[in-house]
Amino acid sequence: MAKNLVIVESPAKAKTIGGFLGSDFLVKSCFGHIRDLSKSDISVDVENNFQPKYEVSPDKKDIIKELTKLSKEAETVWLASDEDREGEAISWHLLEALNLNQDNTKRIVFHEITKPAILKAIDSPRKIDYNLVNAQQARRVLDRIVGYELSPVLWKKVKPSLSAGRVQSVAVRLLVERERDITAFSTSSSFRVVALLSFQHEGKSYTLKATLPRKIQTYEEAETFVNACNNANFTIIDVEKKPSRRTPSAPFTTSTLQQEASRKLGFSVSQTMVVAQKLYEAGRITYMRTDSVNLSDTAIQSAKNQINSAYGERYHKARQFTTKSKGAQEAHEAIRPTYMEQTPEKGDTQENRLYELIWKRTLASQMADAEIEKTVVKIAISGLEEQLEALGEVVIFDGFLKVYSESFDDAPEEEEVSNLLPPVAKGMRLELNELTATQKFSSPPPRYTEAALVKKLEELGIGRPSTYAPTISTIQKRNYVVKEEREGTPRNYKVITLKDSSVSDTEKTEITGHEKNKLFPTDIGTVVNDFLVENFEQIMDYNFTAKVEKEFDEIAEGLQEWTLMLKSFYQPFIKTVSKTLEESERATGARHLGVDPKTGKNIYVRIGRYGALAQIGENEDEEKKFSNLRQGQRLETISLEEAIDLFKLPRKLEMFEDKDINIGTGRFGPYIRHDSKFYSIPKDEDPLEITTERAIEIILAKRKADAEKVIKIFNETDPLIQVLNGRWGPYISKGKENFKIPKGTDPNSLNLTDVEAIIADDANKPKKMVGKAKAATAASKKTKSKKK
DNA sequence: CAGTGAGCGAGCTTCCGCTTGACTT
Repeated sequence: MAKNLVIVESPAKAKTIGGFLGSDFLVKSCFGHIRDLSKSDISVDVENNFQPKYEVSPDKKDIIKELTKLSKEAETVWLASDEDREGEAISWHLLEALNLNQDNTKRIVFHEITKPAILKAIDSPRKIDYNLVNAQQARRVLDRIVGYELSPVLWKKVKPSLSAGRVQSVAVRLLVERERDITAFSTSSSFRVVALLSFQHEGKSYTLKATLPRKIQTYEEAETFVNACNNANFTIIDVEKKPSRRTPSAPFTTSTLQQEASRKLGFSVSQTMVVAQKLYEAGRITYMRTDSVNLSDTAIQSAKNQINSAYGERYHKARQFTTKSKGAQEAHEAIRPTYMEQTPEKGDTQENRLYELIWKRTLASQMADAEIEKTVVKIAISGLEEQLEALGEVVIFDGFLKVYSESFDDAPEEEEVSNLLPPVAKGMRLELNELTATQKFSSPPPRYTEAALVKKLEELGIGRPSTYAPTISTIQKRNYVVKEEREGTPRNYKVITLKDSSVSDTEKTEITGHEKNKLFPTDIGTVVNDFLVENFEQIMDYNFTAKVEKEFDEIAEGLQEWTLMLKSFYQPFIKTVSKTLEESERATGARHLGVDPKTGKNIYVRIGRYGALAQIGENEDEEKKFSNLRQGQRLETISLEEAIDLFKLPRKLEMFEDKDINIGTGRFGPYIRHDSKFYSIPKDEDPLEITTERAIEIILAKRKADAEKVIKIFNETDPLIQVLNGRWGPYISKGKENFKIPKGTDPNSLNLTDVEAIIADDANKPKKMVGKAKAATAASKKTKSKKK
């Protein structure tokens, strides 16, 4: 039986610390918070000083039972939860829930998991800091009040099951407002001049790319400029060299790791956290939910050794970074490899790729600045005042760039700086190969990726490292936001080219506005946001969290009483809630688009029971017509013409084989229905334009494909086994399951034994969790919690 | 691979922040 029981939050941490302390210490984990407000109702007695009603969380019952038993047997209990507001509260909840004795309970803290840090902590225990605990209670209760008062308002005024909260609602607001900025953006264009110039040097020929620093506003002006360059002389009049330096970024926090993993590896924020968790559990990296850029002394030392032996001392520079982010609590270290000596492993797994990113970033943070020489070459054009410029950048000493270079969201579209300039000198005459003036359009502000939204939230001090990924999932789960790819649209641009002393003019096409893995607000997200902004401006203010955080800090310092803080928030807030419930209209996002030319009635769009709809006629009218909006159409941007088009379907064509042909649009897009069978209309065809002849063609083509679908049927089996021709070639179908045919096998030659062998072989392969299986797990969990 | 869109009223939904597994047939 151990004399000492140490309780930490994470089991992986418990294992490590257990190794540092002797056999007199038993180290266990409590798995984070162990008590919380009950989920079933608000569980805060607002009449009685905001007394919270805590209960042991259902999934923590067993661990509390075990910890209670162990604590009874121990001489001393050491509460070693994290050194921040939430951690302090966890210690206090443990004290209460385990019924610990104040006399033999000690509170210790450390923010790095090293043996000296732990031993030092054991040497200097303290008492629980009740001011800090109260700051956490204020945080918890305020979030509960906001969430559990606002959400029911939405159920009544917008739609059941919606949610609102201090963090999620502001996250959605950012997306809604960005979307409006994009819609309102009016693009302008200008012309960018690029010249390719060549010269001879010691018998070799070189090419230099130069640009006009100014952008030319109009087409006419650009044409004049290009013409003026025709037959002009180009001379280098200045070569200026400027030294510059680049400094490595700080080691990773949760937020910067999510951003870089998104940019460099294409991970979603939750994917990053799952992979990082695995690395952490395997002991390969430090804790992955942190807002600190701090590195322990041992980490700095081992990075130094690594750099010196691999690259030489010139590449090393010890650095300690300081956190700039708002509201950081710094209970942990930065995210870094546990052992810098463990160099990245070969193999293209997600874990190896993320580990390599962390390893390189950490190492680079302890490396020397990169020294860069920038060169600006100025080129005069005879007969013109303006000069061309060629920019070059040469890395004189690579320093940290040897291992790591950070990516940025707003990186320039085209590389305007060539790495290495050819050997140029003042006075050189250059030959013009080609000069172009290309029309460039200004771009609207970018849509957020998941990681960019995390970055923004962190800047505003909203949310915590442990909640960034869940918040992003929540707003998608509520369907306030969708992450998707959207196709761009073609756009023409002009190019004026000067070549071989002649000027020509061409029009080219580019695709603009193509988006991939970007967050888009939905109609319901927009309606909810507008409703909340109108009625609860205080909560929706981007500075709300920062303001209450300041008060939480005052509570933590003992300068303010937590229940008084809550009272001054609650009284006006609850008045606004009841006022909104009594006075505000249902929010439907209704817009009046105009008048239907056919009927003369008004056309509206709004949110209905099943999503966005268009409506002809008033709500009170007996005869009104409805239609769903199509995929990609939004309440806010749909035009009258588009809405009118919606009512042109379904339409009836002529009869074929004595049956009607109907054109409609369903969940999967436009379709042809004939004899109660469905035929989808190809993407590039307009369902309003489809003729009877074309419809019959599509029907016959589908029949033919279906007829050729079956290659073989084995009638003697149950369920039926077939070899079929599918969209991606031949495959085997057994009941509802499908199986691949191994490459190089002729599907016509397969007999029943072959096919059964393929099916049996597939069963031996490790099964991946796919969409349906996951959904099933989630559903069963839900049923379980409902029963309770 | 549709068409629903209103209202009655049962019972339900909901927050943020800590931490990881998961009753198996």
